[in-house]
Amino acid sequence: MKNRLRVLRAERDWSQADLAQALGVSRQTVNALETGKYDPSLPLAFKIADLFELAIEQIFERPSADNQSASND
Amino acid sequence: MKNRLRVLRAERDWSQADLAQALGVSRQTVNALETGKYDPSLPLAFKIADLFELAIEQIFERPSADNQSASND
DNA sequence: TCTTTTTGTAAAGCATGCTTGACTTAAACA
DNA sequence: TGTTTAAGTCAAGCATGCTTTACAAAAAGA
Repeated sequence: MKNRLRVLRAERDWSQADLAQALGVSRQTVNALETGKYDPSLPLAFKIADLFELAIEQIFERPSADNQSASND
Repeated sequence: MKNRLRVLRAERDWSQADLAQALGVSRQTVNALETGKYDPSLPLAFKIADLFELAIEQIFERPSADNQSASND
């Protein structure tokens, strides 16, 4: 799932460490998010959205509709 | 983190199993989300938002700003 | 050039998200 | 009353999110 973190951060001239501190997560987490290693949890996505004063949908790109089934009893 | 899943589901007269199937997750996952056992991943939150044609912010309530620090090198 | 800052990455470990299978209880209904 | 459907929950297990510590390499600045 792609995101605009690197751009939003660059617009503010923040380092990954700066952003990490503002979000209350580690620098490695910010790096992992920017390099697409994994997606944030929903609570962290909310923090990010709040910090940049944007909707979650404006920062994170919808995943490409997966179509995976779960057997469901 | 609270959410409006149970209400949105009730408005459509769906069972937890119906919703689970529409989302491609297990019934237990839907139940856990409704009963507040945990929050969905961001990709699942997007699926939910897409299904109900609402923004994530309209379904999930912002968490109460945690203020936890991470040591950061 | 030398030094500092920033970014990327890795490994180990703990917490959370989600699965399957199974069981219980209550409500709906024949 | 007996049967079925819906909801709640538990346990074990695997996948993902995030931590700390550590190191390497690129970029920025003296």
